[in-house]
Amino acid sequence: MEVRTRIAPSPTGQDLHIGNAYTALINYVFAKKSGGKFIIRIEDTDRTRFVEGSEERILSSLKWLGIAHVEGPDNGGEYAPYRQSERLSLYGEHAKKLIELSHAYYCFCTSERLETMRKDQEARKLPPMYDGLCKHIPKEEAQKKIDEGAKYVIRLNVPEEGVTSFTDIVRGTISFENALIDDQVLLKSDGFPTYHLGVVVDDHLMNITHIVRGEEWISSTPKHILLYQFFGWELPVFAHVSLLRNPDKSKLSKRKNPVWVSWFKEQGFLPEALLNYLATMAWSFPEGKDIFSLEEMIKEFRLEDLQTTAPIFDLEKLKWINKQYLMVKPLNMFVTLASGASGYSRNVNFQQISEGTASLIQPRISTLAEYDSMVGFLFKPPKEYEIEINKESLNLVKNALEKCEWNHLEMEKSIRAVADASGVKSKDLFMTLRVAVTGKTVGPPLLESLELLGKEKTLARLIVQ
RNA sequence: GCCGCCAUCGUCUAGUGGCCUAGGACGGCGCCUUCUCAAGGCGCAGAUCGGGGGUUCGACUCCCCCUGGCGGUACCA
Repeated sequence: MEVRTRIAPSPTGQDLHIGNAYTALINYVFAKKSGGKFIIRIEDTDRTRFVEGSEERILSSLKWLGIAHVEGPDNGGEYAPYRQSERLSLYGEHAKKLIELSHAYYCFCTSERLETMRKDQEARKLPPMYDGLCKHIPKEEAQKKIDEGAKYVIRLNVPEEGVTSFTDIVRGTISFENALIDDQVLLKSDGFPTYHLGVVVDDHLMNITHIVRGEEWISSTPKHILLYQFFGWELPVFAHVSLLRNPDKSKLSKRKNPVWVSWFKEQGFLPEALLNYLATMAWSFPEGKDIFSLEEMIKEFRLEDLQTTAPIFDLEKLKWINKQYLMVKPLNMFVTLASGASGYSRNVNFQQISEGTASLIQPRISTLAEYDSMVGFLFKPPKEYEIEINKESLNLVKNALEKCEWNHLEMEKSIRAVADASGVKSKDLFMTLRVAVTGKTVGPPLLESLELLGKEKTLARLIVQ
């Protein structure tokens, strides 16, 4: 049977969440590894949290990452449509079918009643669950109420006894007591399905064979298992991946960390570096290799080897990985990337980038966005100086440079000669020159930079008040 | 509270009963190189494998309990 995996993002955020990118990567790699298909389905059933334009941005971030889907809302496929809001009638039909089978029931409880019920349960230290008030309303009576225009939802009729369990491919068997599983709402009063009905119906109809998703879903999986059983459908394989965390160990959130893929793009991270880093969060390459490509990962990947502990997202290591990728880029490609052609940082001014400047800073930056602060002095004189400039040294350097042929080897010779003659340390002379020209104490190789800056501009900066 | 998942250096991890007085990577520190900063090379510190019981000739590895962290507990996904 052909392997089919999917991610099902909700268009409720400003962009693709890094956590979604992470599960997308695993789903994609596993599908590729198995010669199967990776698809995207948009779960837009919550109208209250819907964000305009979110779907487009999610899709374009996925594309930027290089995670390609063969079926989805933008490119269609044989199981179209791939947007839940366009599949509404399907969920209604399936919910009705469950009612006929008495595996679901109509519920007319108001949200006010549910709220006071929960408060009461909480006060009595009972697990907050639907109390089943509407469970025993005869079908005819319920139908009559509906015909009279009563608002209703459809709830899952969970067996009161027994145990529901499933085998997670990375965690083994997980069991839940039915008595503790809530009679979950399946169809909301607005006619939209909840996540639980939506995923199960669509995953089955779309022939999804492996459900690889975040561990936040473990506790609702028994509801899904029940649904599969009630419909008489074959169970897919489940694999719950660990959640990415903030440094304080809580679930990765936008309040505490950058989470949007677009942020990483703007910061100058390379998609292959981001993917490489994300991969190491979930899985480790044989022999402990740190840097590996998507293709290499696909070759070696096994679902069973997925990590079970939830990792902390560490920007430092991501930066290091990014640097590894940046350093081995051919110079011309590096220039193209750095000049913002691929839409990197918007607040960076990358004019006049040449292979000369690029070669000076390539091993010195870990993200493309650092380019500007590194070579900005080539385009504009410093406004302030990090340390005070020694006038005497400055004059010595100036004199040396004025009558010097403009290439870094000659310049170095003259400066060292002046140092010897005057007794001032050459190190100090170089530092004085650096600060006068760049304003900073750190930067790319000085003399090579000045060669690029030009004699005239350099000398003009050596006149300091 | 209840249910569930998880538990090796600060961080990411290797490790599937003896190869482990626990290996690698990031970060940190030091040295070499050097016009600064990087890069590169070499080295150092850093985990009594959360705690306690078992099982075993032998546990980081298997079982139980505890503790801790996280997740879920919605007409959100």
